[in-house]
Amino acid sequence: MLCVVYSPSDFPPFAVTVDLVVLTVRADALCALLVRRGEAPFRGRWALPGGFVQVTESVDAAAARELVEETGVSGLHLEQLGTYGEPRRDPRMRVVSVAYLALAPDLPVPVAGTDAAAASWVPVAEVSSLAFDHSVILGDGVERARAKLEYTSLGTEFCPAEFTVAELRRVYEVVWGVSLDARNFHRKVTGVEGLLEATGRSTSRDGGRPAALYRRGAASVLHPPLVRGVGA
Amino acid sequence: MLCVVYSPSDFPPFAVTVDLVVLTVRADALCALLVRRGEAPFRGRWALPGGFVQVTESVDAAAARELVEETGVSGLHLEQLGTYGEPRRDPRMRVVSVAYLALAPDLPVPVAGTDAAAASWVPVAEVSSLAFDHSVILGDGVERARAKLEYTSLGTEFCPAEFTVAELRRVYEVVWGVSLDARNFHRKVTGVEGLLEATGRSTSRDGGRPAALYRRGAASVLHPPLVRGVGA
DNA sequence: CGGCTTGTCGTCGATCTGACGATAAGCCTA
DNA sequence: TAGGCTTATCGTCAGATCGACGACAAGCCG
Repeated sequence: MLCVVYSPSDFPPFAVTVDLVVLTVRADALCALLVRRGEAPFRGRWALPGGFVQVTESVDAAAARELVEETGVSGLHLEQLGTYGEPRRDPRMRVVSVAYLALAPDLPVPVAGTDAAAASWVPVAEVSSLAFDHSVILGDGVERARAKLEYTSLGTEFCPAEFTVAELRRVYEVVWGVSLDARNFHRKVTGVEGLLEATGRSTSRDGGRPAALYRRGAASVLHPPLVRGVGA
Repeated sequence: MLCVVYSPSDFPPFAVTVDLVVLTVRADALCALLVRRGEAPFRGRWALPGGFVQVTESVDAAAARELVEETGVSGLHLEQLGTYGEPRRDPRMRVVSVAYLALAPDLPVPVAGTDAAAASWVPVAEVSSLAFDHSVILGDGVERARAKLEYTSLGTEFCPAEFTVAELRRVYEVVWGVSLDARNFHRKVTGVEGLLEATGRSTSRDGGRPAALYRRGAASVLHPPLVRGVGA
């Protein structure tokens, strides 16, 4: 149907890319997946993984494809974070970038993609200036993750398939940067309908008394929300 | 700096547009600003206002510009809703559209823009199939507005500069489609720090006992949130 | 076996919530 | 002008929830 010709002034040419903010919790720190750029511009600088949207795929599909290409993992929660379209954000040409947020459990160290010199998990607290406007995008992604932990079950996305209440609590503590009362957290989290699903098994991988193992439940919105209160 | 030439397969050409979900509360109904398309495709069908992003402006600026062009009002709250990029969402060519959400007080009937046959406020409950994927976008916008009313002060954006507690309550009732207890709502809303700012004046435009007039306060996030509970 | 670690259950007072009674303060009509 | 209607605002009360924290359970390690 691409048959009608329009004036170029009505349809200025844009390139559309996707950028991925992939977060995980490892070694008691909130980490982002970053790649070191192998090409100009910003060669050698850290950047968010991402790439161009192809003409035949949807923007969402492009994000999922890039995520698999960069992390080797599929099936992660992936949501749109926002679109960044300042005229000069890419020095080469007019590029509009759609950013996505993904939360991952502690994955093995990622493999560098085709056009990246290196890929690794970097604690967000240690991230300095990234290529393009990626520092802004990363900041928005972290803030979105913090906010959504409060009223959705997204925290479980940071955990492996089976996890203990304490592991989930550490996710909240790391992402929010607070310390939470273990007993109140346990009461609250096990009291939310549909958030956790007991497996019947338990583990003592954290030392101390064995803890019950849970799976993610069906609930996605939390009523009432876990409030980001002060801890002990 | 648009000096480097790249392969067209790496930079497929896209058109980028903005679409606006402009909501208001009038006559006890949640209404959206719609335009009747004056040109193909979808000529004669209702659609969201919007237009093409120019090369020299940012995407956010394009949204603000279109909002002024379509409503004649500036200074409204405007936030990104999401980006819609299915390959065939526009039959003419590959178009990626960035949708924005704006909340407006009860404005005068809008004037039709240059390329629209008509513009008017339509109750969202009566909206049938819109052009392109605009029905989906409108639905997402309404859902976003509903959700944000719960934990932000966004409800006041639907009200004029000075408003009564009852007017704000009616916004919540209309947007959520529930009925709220006037006394509890009053207690809660006046108890939230920074949400309302007393003007000292009062009005009896709603009949009955005169009500105090308030201005929007500085608070934007509500702690604790107004929960979307059941009413009477 | 006794100490250490971590997990889980319970208690308690402060706070918040929703349901609803009571009163205030305007307008309208007779 | 009084009584009735409307809407606004304040108060009360029982139940739910919250954070602080005590108590105990159940593993490991020496």
